[in-house]
Amino acid sequence: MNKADIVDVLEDIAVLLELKGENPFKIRAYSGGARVLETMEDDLGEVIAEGRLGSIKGIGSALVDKIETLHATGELEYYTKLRASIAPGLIEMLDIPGLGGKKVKKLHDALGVESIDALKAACEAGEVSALKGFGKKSEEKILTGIANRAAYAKRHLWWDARTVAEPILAGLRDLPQVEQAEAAGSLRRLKETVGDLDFIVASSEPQPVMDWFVGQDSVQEVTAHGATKSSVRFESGLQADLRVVPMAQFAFALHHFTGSKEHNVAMRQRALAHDYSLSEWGLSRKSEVRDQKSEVRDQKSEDREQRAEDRERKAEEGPQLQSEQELFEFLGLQMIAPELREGMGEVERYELGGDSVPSLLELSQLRGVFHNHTTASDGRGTIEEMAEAAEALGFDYLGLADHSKASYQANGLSDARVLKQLEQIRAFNESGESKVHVFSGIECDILPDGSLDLEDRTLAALDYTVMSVHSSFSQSEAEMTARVIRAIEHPATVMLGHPTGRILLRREPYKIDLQKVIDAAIANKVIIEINANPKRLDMDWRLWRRAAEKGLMCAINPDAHSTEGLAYYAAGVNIARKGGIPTEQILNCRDCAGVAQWFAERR
DNA sequence: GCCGTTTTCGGCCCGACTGTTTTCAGTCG
Repeated sequence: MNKADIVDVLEDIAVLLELKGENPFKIRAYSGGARVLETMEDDLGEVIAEGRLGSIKGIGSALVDKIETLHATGELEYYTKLRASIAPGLIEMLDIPGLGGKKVKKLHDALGVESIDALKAACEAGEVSALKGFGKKSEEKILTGIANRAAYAKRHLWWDARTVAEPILAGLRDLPQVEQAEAAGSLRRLKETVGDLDFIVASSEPQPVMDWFVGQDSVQEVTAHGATKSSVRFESGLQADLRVVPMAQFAFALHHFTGSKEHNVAMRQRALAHDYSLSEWGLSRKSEVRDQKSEVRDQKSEDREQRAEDRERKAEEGPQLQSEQELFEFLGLQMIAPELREGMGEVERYELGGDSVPSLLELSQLRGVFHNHTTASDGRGTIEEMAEAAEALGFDYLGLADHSKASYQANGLSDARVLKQLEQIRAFNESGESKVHVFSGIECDILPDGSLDLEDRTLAALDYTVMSVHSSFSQSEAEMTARVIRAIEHPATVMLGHPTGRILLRREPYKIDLQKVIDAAIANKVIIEINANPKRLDMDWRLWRRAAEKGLMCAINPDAHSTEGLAYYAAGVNIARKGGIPTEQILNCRDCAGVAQWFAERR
């Protein structure tokens, strides 16, 4: 069994244990182990062969046994038995807001409910509200959750979520009581998809801010409305949370709610090592926190005002920090950009005085983009229109790469049509009508056997090529990997397009061993693109840091099918930043002559 | 189940909000 499948099994075990009402720390050990394995960059087979698995932090002896068994045999008796002991319908119930492992277990134990349908019937019969620990409101909430579960569980493309978030952020900043406002969460971390929106506001008058937030026209349901936190749901099912804190706590709250969860755990552990406890309210001495905790246990009737006072006292005792940068520095770290806070070793990498970390790509560093379509295949803009749009974006050059003939549905170009378009591009460049230089390319299909869709001499006549898979997605991993590597080894290949073919939230990536593909690309001096279409963002950011360290070159390619589509390059920049790709390894950062030289040397 | 320069046992990141309680458990992030 491969690494990704083992990760899935460990995550599944964590969910099943939750439904069994197991020790939460045991559950965390499994999900933590899954995460460690997922982000491990070494080859799992090698790690096991060298006996190094147990020395990895977060993987103890029990997990070593289970991972090794799964790797060797693809089966695990512990998992098989565990799964057989729990009705599959219970797992689905966890998607209903307000239901966690314990409540689902209770519903199952007390009412024998084993499916969403049965749960719905039990609610309608009033059986749920009669249960201890549940009431009328719980019952109604479950019914609403069931009715809307498709919409509630849905994630959203970063690009779309940003469109919703921007006017809300602007509205918050316009309020007179608001001193500072930011979006946090996965939106701020530039994740490819976003589950919900988080806003952090600094204000000494929270009430009017909260009232404005829950009163927006687009709000369909208010799911929480407290002193420091409110949550709303929009018609689309998208949820948004707002936290209002005093200015002194803003940096801490912004950091906390930007996450990720894993990054926060690493930061808190680091704070503890410095004898501080870190929370969204600030930093306080560890010893003092212990005292306060015992105090809190003594004063059972502590109310909201008391809590607020406690927070203020705590904040006064800890260091006063004005920004996230100061927080990182206080803990001996360089500033970690939000998009890097994924708990993938960044806290260790950004130690002050440690190895230097690459500076992140800026939008303004891009001199042009490759892989765009025109009316010759399935694009909506002509050569002239696309060049004009590129010029408006401040680019020096534009790469055009229409589909090849095997992409029949996209009106792909035959050899003759490619050569005709090449003449048109030459004439356009020679006309001097645009400051933008157009590079002639093609997005050539990689056929199922790994051969290319156009003749060698056609490919050789162009400035550059992008090779992509558009058919036979269901090949085995071995077949697909061999197919793509064969294309990479072809001397005409300059770039590999969208290497997994995934469509976010809609189509799974095809099975392919990307580590082998990356190694082949490096060996053959082939660039792998970041397809910047917000629905693709392929190759994934999680793979880029390691690949770039090994020497892989990158191109940010909007895959624009219209003049407006060129703007997608910004989403590609997000991914390059998340992947920490050094600018020297991004072809778009070179000037026109530098790009021409790369193409010439490659061909 | 994991981990260790106070520890091989006893902790494990921290806090807000809700709903159902009448002092707190569960969920969520």
